[in-house]
Amino acid sequence: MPDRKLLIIESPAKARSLRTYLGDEYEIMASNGHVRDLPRRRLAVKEDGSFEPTYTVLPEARKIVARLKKKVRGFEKVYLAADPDREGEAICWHLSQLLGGESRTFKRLRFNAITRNAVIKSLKRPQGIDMNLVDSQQARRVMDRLVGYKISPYLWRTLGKGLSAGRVQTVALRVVKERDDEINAFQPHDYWLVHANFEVDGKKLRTVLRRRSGKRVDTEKGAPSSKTAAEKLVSEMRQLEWMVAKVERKTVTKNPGPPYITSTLQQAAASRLSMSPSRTMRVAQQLYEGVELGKGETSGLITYMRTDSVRMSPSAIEACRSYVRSAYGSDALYSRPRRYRSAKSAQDAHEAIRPTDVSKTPDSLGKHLSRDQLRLYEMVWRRFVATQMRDAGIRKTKVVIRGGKMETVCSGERLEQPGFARIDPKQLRVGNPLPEVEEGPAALVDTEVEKRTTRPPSRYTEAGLVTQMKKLGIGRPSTYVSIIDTLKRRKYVVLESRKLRATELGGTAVDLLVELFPDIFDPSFTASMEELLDDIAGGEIDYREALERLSSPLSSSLDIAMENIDEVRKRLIQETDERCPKCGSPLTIRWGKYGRFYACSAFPNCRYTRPTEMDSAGDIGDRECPECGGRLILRSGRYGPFLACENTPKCRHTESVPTGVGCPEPDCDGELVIRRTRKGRQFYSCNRYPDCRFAIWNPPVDRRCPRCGYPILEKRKRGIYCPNCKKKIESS
DNA sequence: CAGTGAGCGAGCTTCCGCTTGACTT
Repeated sequence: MPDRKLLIIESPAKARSLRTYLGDEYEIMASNGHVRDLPRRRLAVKEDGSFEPTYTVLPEARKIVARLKKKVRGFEKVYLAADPDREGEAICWHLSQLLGGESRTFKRLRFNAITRNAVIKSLKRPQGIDMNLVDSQQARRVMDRLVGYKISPYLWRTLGKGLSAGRVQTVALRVVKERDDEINAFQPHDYWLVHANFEVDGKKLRTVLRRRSGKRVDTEKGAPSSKTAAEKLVSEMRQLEWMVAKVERKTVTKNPGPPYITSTLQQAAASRLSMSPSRTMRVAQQLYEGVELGKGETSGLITYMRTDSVRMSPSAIEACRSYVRSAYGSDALYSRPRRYRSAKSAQDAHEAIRPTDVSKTPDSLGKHLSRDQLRLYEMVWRRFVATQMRDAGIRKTKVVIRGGKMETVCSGERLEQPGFARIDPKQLRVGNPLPEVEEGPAALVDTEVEKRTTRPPSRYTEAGLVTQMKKLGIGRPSTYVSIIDTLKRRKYVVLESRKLRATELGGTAVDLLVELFPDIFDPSFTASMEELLDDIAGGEIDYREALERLSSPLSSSLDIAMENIDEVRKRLIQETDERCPKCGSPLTIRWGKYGRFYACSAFPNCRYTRPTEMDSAGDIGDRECPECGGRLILRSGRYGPFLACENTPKCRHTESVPTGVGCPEPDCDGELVIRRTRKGRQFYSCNRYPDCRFAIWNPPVDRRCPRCGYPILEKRKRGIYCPNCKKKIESS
């Protein structure tokens, strides 16, 4: 066969597409990502100031490399077509190093869309490997290795074996821990809002008192902080003559949001579909690889799901516009093609996440997709179609009613122009409408005071943490899930009701690391590293000098940390007031491989140990072991917290964590306890199971309806409602 | 809707970023 050419690309799915574009003269193979890396077992970076790395073929890539080596013999020309970014350039370089031969030449192809045109165009202008870009990847790789492999051993020597630290994971952990700290430091306070109901021209308006003598009285800070103060305002209001002073009407236009990228897809799937990021990525991968659509035809339904770019190819935009035109009419279409710009941190190797063929509507695919596939596809499809539709218009009305020096307001919203909300209504929030009123006299009908309590910020969901990581510029679309997974595996964090909480171990580790390596575990470190990497890519600084600059704060902090290691170790052993019950020496709390434990300070002469109680898992009160009369303590087990007798292992009695709420079942004197399903989801049931089978999903609230006295047990998403008479007790 | 729950005191652990493996007797 004359002059056949070999083309290597990262992903097998892309290789399949290329085969349909290019003729028989091209042999196309996939590398499956990186093929060579630093070895796992040792640093493999020279410490003589050269930062010279030593690479090995990745164990999982050995087979592929062997096949490529065999295949490449028959070819003189090899095209390397990994993604057009830093990592892709490095993959190409590693491949050329591994596959190089005397007369063999390597050409670099760059295209950032897998379309026939883009590929053929790139083949007309083959390029060389950009060594500056390769060096910038190597610097990134080596810096991550140095941070991880220099600092992790410090944790082994002070806190526990097998622990880890890293440029990304430790900052992510820091984000989680700082939120926990905020929550713990939070001091709630009560404040009261004053509502006033007016009648204007026969129409009813519910308003809130906003100002008195020009000062806001409807904010957490400005509102009265006692009921009597609020009632004083009310009695003042009763004395006044009220007028509708102002009716403001305006229309605000809303643009449709950009198409999804990895982080926003995960966030939306979490809040709309209750899908975890890892499940979202798994399902997205299935849609990307393609599903059987009958007749043996399979096709990829969405573009690549690991991307940080909101770019959409012109042809996709055009297809979308003609779809909107034919499905909804020209009126529904935005006046010109709408594009979105990516943040400058984006590496832009891939497009946004969008359907590959917009004419494949969710309805038409229903039969061929699983429930999750369909729900995710529909989300992606709607968001994409919406980008080429008209803006939505919301008519906003604000009514200001004044009396003396007081001012109350109410506002209403109405969807005037649905625009893109026709196809993706969940992007838009529209409030309730108001009756049409004009300026003129208003009659104060009645008032109410509403007690509110300030609330601490909430913990991050996994998707929320990903969003925050993206904001800080740490981690990449391909690693968001695995970073969180690492934090879980190390027991640095746990999921509680789908929210991330730092464990005692995680909190201790990150506090220590931030104290000892303040420059490294700050989001600004990654930001300045990225700048330097760009400089390497631009040829303004060389590999060695950049690494010298990046690693100098690491080595100086490391020196200081090592000098103080004895002091640090001592600090991690907590003194107690207790004496060892065996030998009378002072008792301490130390870190072991299962967390903290009580240990005698006279070790190894005295080997007394005892488990510690769990921190912060709620108040369980003083409870007695029904078998031996000992005290029950809260411990953390494989499946979460549980109660165990203090006399373990002598007494092996255990119980589920109680809630303090009695079982509502008539003639049952049981108590509701926290349990878990096989899949790990929490629920609440009677501790007399299986004698009593009462169970609910949401945390029990133990209140009675003030109207009918019926017991209310669950707080639902939309607030607390009486299950008997449906009275609203509290809004969420 | 519904597993468990002892002992920790030393022996090899760890990073981030690409990508999906599978066949041979």
